[in-house]
Amino acid sequence: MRLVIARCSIDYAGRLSTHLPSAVRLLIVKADGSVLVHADGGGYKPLNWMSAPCTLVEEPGDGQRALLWRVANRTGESMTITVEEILHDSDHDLGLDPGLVKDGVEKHLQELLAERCHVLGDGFTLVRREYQTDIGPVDLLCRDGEGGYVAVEIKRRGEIDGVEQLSRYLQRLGSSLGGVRGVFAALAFRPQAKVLAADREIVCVQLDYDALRGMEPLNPRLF
Amino acid sequence: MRLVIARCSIDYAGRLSTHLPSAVRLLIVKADGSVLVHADGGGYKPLNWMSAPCTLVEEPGDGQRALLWRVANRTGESMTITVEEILHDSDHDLGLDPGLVKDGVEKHLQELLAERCHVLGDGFTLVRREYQTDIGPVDLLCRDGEGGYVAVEIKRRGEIDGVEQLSRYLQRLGSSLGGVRGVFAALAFRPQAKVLAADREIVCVQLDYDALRGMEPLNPRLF
DNA sequence: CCATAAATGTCGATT
DNA sequence: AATCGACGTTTATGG
Repeated sequence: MRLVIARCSIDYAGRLSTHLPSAVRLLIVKADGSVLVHADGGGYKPLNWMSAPCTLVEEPGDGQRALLWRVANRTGESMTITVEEILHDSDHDLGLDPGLVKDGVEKHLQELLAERCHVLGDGFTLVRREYQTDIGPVDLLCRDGEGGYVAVEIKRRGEIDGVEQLSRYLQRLGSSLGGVRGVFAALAFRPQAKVLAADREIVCVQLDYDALRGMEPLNPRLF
Repeated sequence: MRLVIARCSIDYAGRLSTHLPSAVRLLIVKADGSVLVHADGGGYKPLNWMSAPCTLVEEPGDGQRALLWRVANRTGESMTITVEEILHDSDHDLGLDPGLVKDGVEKHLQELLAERCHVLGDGFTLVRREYQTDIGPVDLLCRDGEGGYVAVEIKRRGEIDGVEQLSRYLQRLGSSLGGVRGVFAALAFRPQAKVLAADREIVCVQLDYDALRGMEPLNPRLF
């Protein structure tokens, strides 16, 4: 990894066109060839970047003209860094990163609810996780206390997209299973998602992550 | 901006929990207090980060114990960096960045089409750009050759979300304007978006950006 | 490779 | 603060 602090201006042309006027910035050249341009603030997103695979060609400055870094990829995107002054330049051997271990996302919620689907409604029992339809898998397919089918969509955050997604599943399943209710389960809901769900007769169930984890599974695997 | 190359392990707890085993990484501390952790590859997204506003407290190591960086924000998210070995540590004064100048996105398409809406259909004339409804603005409201209303949704990429969005507008407008057709305009379409649009009797119009720009406006402003 | 859905999404505008 | 839509979304995952 090469770290350069430089006064530079930058032009990007690709999915859109951007220009960065001259200023002092951090330029990162990673081992895989990718280039990041960071300012001294403004979140984790670089001002400009080019992801690997890409090529970096340095055109040396001749005293008069500034140094040019031409970064490009195969799809025709290009980033040109006009380097006017280099204030720092260092190289570092980092080695491979073992990578990030994540915990606690939507899949985990699905696992927990699959074995505790009674929290979604009285007498609910699980038919299948990831019930396949030709427009994608339904998170959970259950039966309610009266034996009717229920399609369950699970999200960390309940937003309008989730209601639309579940609506499509319900329309799709309704014809094959003969009437399916919808339950939208999430840790938190946007108000508009609740409104749309109510409009579509979809029940919203707010989940409590800690309570779910502390709860004994009621549909235990018997082996 | 402080740049540190260090062997470290990192734990984040907040919207989810993550752990990074010990490895050599780049730690960036920006002037606004934000902290980024980068590996030597893998796109522009840091392995871990904490955006401003946040606080960084360094607990000095006592020879035995490693140095601890505790980064936290007001919403209770925390990132703990266990610094085992510092290989590089430098500080740089970058100053304020003048910021990015962007050009050429969806808004530009909307501007072009507003004055060339005949490319969307025979005899189309513009009623209004950003026609307001209580669920959001319709990109373009037009009339077709027979005087019927047409709601136009414009995207760079035509995907299923755009069809859903336009569908909501059509349902909303249908009651007030008495029957509105839908046109979905984009530079490119996903196959499934086309299928869903056809299902909803929405016409998909594929745009040619270069051709649009080269075309004379047919609804010129008369001043 | 295309397609979909998730993301610590982020970011900006607007209410 | 909440919400909505765009993003050079990026990223992971499955066909």
